[in-house]
Amino acid sequence: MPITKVNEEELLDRLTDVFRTYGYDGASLSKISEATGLQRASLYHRFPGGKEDMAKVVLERAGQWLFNRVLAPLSGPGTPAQRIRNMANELHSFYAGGQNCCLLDSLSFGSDDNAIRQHVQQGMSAWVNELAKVAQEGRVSAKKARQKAQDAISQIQGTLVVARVIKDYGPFERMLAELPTTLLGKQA
Amino acid sequence: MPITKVNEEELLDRLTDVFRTYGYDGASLSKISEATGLQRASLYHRFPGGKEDMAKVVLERAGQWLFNRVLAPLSGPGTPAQRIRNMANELHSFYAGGQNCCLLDSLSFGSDDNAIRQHVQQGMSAWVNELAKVAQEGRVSAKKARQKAQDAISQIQGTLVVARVIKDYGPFERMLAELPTTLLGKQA
DNA sequence: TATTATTTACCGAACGTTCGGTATATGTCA
DNA sequence: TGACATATACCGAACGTTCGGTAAATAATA
Repeated sequence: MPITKVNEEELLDRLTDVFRTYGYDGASLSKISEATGLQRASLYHRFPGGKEDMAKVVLERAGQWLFNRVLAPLSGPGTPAQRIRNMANELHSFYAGGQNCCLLDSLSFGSDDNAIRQHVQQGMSAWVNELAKVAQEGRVSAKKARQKAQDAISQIQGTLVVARVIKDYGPFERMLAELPTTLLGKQA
Repeated sequence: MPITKVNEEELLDRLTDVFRTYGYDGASLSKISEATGLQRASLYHRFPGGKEDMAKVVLERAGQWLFNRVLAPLSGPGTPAQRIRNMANELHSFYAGGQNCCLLDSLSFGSDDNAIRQHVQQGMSAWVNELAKVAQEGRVSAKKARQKAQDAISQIQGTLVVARVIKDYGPFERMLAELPTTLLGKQA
């Protein structure tokens, strides 16, 4: 088998960067080609389904990343507050301190029949459900727990938008520090 | 003067819709033409600067809308909490209960040298400053007031992202109800 | 008539995608 | 081991379509 010009991991990293920065429509094959170092035709060899395929794989991978690194600690040992602080640390590196914007945001624009959008929706829904589990350890109703989970996701997304627009990463940092309170309530 | 096929206000309304939904890159001239009922050349008659011109005008108009309807009540009569509740009501209609996403989000993607992005940044910065003024009426330091303002904007943006992705408008509604607390602290 | 809104027709460039072909690795059988 | 078929990874060039944008002509107001 011939040697690959760029290995799978790095290829997906760069692909992710482009989709994150420019969104689905903004991520042209020219930009993708430049960012990955692969010609258009080579990209079609790796992703027979074309651009849509690329976005799906990128989204799937980010979801696994999130699940393994960010959500996994939530089911681990330690008090709920400790586990949430662990998640906050992972989130910090996941979003590069607020400098990386969220694929769930950038890929959620466009028409409703967009093939990518349902994947985005599933991703965020799964995330909410996972956070709601921990929130419920704070001995609140399922409904309240779900609300807290939604609030946490909202704050993550919101601080990332603010970071991207006005380039101030303070809100993102503060939001991570407040995550235990957000998800569990007053008691830390 | 020949009669206009579509008057300025309605033209800008539809234009705003397209940019909101698809972002700058996703808003192709074909989509814009279809949404407005005007041919490409007609659009260039109305906006000599082309697509970038359209986006600027749309952004400028949204900014004025925000300033006149949403931010103005903040300097009006009544207690700070009352004025913030007024703003929340205006925000509710401004974003159609969470169904309209924010131009500051959709137009903030793309490369850094994007001509639109600095307009977006100025818009959000002005918004933060305005909110910080009210927050400071809660007798807190300028720094704390600015943080509260940023938190409020973050929550607005975040709940709108969540609404767009998973089509749940609960977080947006709850966030509006909590705005007085968010901006002023415990005392309402 | 002068001005203005809109249209048709068109432009070069870029879009996502596909094709034909080359070079490098692996598998296999003599 | 050598020779050859197969599979993989890649590229240059082109596909038809759509992009953002323009020029010339028509229609309608003042």
